[in-house]
Amino acid sequence: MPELPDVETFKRYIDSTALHQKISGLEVKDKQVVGPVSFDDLEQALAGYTLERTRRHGKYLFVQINSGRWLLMHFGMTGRLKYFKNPDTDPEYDQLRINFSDGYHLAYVSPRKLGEVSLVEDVDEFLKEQQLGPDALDADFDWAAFEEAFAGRRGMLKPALMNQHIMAGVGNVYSDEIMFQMRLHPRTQISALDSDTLKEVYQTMHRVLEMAIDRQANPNRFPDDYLIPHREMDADCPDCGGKVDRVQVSGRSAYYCPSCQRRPS
DNA sequence: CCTATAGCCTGACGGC
DNA sequence: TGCCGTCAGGCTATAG
Repeated sequence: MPELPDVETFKRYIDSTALHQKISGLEVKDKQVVGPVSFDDLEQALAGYTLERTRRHGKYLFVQINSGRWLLMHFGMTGRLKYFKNPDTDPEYDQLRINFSDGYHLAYVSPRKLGEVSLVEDVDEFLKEQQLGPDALDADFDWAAFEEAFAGRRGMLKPALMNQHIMAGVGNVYSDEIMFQMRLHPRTQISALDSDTLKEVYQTMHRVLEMAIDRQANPNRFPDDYLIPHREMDADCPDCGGKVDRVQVSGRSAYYCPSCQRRPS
């Protein structure tokens, strides 16, 4: 779930639910998702305070506490958020729960526990330490910046789109969609693309990510000509009616249509 | 620099 | 039903 459009959707979810309410406490089911800070540190940083605003960079979500510090959330492969009041609707696999004085709860749900909840003092400093690239949708990350980051690189386009040090936010699923929209084979080398094509990649990336945010990252609402709702073995290609196939690209499964996305010669 | 591999964790699903 | 293999939307460390 959690690539840029999903995390942006989580951000808006928090914006519309959990801000400006006093936090009464914190509960954990599994401390593994907390860190590198301790649970006690996290609870002390939150209890009695309020959440004031959110900021997203790539797949990271930051929520500012009214002390000035930031709650960091990363969702791994399976993380999500759920805001609820009735304990009966307590979601399964909620590893961490923030309780509010008005009786509501914000759950960080993560079945595979590959995500992380932590604290940071300074977001920009954190991004620098992590050596994260610019957010894929940042206004400053325009075509010129994209070209600078990608043109002339060796290697394949898809792994580069997913490389968070080059650009933050795109993962396996949305890189597949960008490749499909461009009708490029998943193993296409960057060196095989001319400048105009690379510019189309940039524009396609914007179109795909913005569309997904607009539809709350819910594939059921995606346009008919998108691959993502058909992204499984032997599904029908939304364009040619061929069958979707899978290849390994830098250790991940890339789904694509072999007849629409020809292997470069 | 770039790629492949393994590992972190655990659940869902299909086949027998 | 139970067991087993495969797969899974992230990221890091390591080796070639």
